[in-house]
Amino acid sequence: MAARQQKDALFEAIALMGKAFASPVRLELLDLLAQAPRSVEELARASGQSTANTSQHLQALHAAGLVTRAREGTRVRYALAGEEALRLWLALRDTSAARLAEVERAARDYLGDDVEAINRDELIARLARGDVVLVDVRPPQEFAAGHIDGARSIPLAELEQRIAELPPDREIIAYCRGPFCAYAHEAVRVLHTAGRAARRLRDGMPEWQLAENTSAHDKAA
Amino acid sequence: MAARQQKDALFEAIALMGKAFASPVRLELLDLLAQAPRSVEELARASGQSTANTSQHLQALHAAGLVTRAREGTRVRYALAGEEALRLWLALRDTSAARLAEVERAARDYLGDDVEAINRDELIARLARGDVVLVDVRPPQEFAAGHIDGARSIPLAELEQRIAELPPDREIIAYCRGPFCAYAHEAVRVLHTAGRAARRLRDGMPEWQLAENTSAHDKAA
DNA sequence: CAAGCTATCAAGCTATCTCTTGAATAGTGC
DNA sequence: GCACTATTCAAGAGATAGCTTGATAGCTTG
Repeated sequence: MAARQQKDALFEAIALMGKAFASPVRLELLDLLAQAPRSVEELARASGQSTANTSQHLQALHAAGLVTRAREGTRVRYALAGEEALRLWLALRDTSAARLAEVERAARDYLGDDVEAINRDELIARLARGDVVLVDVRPPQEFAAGHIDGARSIPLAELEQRIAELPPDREIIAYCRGPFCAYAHEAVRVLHTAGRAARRLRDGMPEWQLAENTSAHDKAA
Repeated sequence: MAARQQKDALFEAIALMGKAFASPVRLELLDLLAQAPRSVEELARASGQSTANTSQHLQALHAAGLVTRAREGTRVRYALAGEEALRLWLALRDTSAARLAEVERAARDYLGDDVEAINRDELIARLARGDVVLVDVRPPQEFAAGHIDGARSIPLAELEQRIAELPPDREIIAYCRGPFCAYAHEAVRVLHTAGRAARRLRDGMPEWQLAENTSAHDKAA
């Protein structure tokens, strides 16, 4: 009976996807793709890797079924392969943060002093009351690829110059790529320095969209 | 600014957990631990690895925060580290099955001819009507470590001898470790050969318990 | 079809991972 | 303390993964 061999083959095949999560470079690529599809070169620049190396890692992710690729003229556009891939990456990220002290520590080091956050439900309530201004501080192309309804785009790099655009009498809520992205933290610090009332949204764009899909699905069911 | 280095350190730390999922042996250990806590030796026997090698992989899983260890006299008992670890493993398994043709193929090869399955909701309804008999065909110690309410334990190896114990007028529902475990498939084949009406539950014990916890949580919220 | 750009391939060097083997350690029972 | 068992440690051989470099292939533009 070849049952043992067949079982081994099954775990071997699953491990192909598992291996995709075993490299920090690939995790960063997944994290970037969670915001917006990108070309190899853009990903290489954003992740600080050589083009060739980035290409190789992207091929590994593609073989693992986690990203899709599409030729677009002279470049190749990679994107996350569906909501499942996003869910898996976020689950790994959150579970590692919950269970590994080292992740927690590294996150604190990177994010700097903690900044007050509000959660999804509170933001929805405040938006309904017209109480707050929601600002997306990510790079413009990520905003273009998808953003929270009602947000306005002010990339972090331009925030200091453009503070005057924001109504002085309302609290400002900044959000960015996710709970482990430093942009929103930094944005709130900049706003506080300018004497504005500001907090950050705990979720980033991907978490927000997932929650949206999930609750829509719940309603349908 | 050391932001790049700090970001790298963060992804590096998350990858520590990712690496845990990169080896077929470790995945099989996780799969076994999802059923019941076990000692190193039991795990080594069940997975077909040497004790030393099993111990090393378990230490890797422990460093990744996915399993807990506890001395029990002369042996060491390893267990999955909470529901989070289980969720992550099941998510990886299911996503890989959905997105990688190779996993699907390997699963079909291992499980053999498909056998009709029923889902959670249907089983709950049928159990309420007293319409069916639910049989847990896993090894006894896994049944002891946790089973679906109302199930009776008949390990697959004993099923053929013990068919007479089962009421002849009711349909039999067999379940085992999960959708990729061959026991329930095999049990249904045995029962059919004996002329009994039988189907398998699509979920295994871990999936069932997760669903239970989730719906309990939903009610609470 | 030649030039220019993006992405991939191929080869090679290192570092890391996996499994084996044999020794060491921790706990139990006498 | 001694024998016994379960687990871990330590070292090493072989395979695999990660990154670099230089060459190659696919598109677009003139």
